[in-house]
Amino acid sequence: MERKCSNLPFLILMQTSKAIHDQIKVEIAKNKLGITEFSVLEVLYQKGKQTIQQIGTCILVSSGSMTYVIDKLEQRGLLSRNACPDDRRMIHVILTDDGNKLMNEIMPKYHEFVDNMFDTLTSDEAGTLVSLMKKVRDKV
Amino acid sequence: MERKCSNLPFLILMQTSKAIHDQIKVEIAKNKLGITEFSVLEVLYQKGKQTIQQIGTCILVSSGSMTYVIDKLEQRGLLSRNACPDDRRMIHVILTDDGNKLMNEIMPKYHEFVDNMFDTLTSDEAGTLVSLMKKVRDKV
DNA sequence: TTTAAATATCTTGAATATGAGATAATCATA
DNA sequence: TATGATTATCTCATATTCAAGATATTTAAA
Repeated sequence: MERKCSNLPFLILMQTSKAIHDQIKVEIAKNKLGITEFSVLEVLYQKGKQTIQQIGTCILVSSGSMTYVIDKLEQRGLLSRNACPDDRRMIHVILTDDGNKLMNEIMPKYHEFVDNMFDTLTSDEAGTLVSLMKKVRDKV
Repeated sequence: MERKCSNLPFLILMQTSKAIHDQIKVEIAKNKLGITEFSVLEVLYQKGKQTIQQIGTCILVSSGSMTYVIDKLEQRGLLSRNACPDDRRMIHVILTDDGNKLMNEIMPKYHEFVDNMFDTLTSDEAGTLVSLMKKVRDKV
């Protein structure tokens, strides 16, 4: 993931994102969830009923991985698959009561955790960081 | 990896790093290498002889993964394991002539590729981006 | 209607990553 | 010199991810 490299912005960007990713992984693991699993639950929690396709597009995960992760979350009783009557190719996914309950517990702590990671920046600095990264992101 | 989130710096940072990571993955795959494989070769190319431990620490990969990736690169004849006479727990790894030749071809193109991703930023902007990200990285 | 193309999901196999535990060597110190 | 702790590597089981192909459905066109 990380490499020594003559390009400093590149190096620091990759180091920073990995550090953040690793921290979040640890935080989320406390709830016996992987990051992808948590991402699926988060989308459903925020948006309600979604197709597998929609979730996968949203969190940038392939259909093969989606099947795998939805399977596991369904087995744990955190979400359920529901056939869509309009278009039987699609499957709607929704949180179960257990899933909702779990997310109600997790999300406040999670948001606080993420905010804490960036609270070393002033509001101005955060804005600058965002605009500079967007320039890079949109070019790549 | 990516999630909708109320924290904008977090969201953009993770999106940007993933976009870059994906691009590099594609670029490196042209040489029939994974990112971890490439990272190992890069460390050896820059630093010469290294122990497996040193390489793993440098590229932030576990010992289990190191054994696997060194195995594959050794099978392809790009590097070789050499027992260390001073401390027989350690194994020195060096690039073979084939490995060196390959890296001589790859590295100039790779550096150009990385530089291109960031050349939308002025020198000042790059400096600002680096210092802001360092603040976040060092806090996390 | 029939066919072809596009779409949505699932299945399978390969690549990659980790952690736990095994093995073996070295180091520290009593 | 013992012996206990640490270190380096490897092995093994498990987990995650993706790509390619299979299946089934819908849509569009002939």
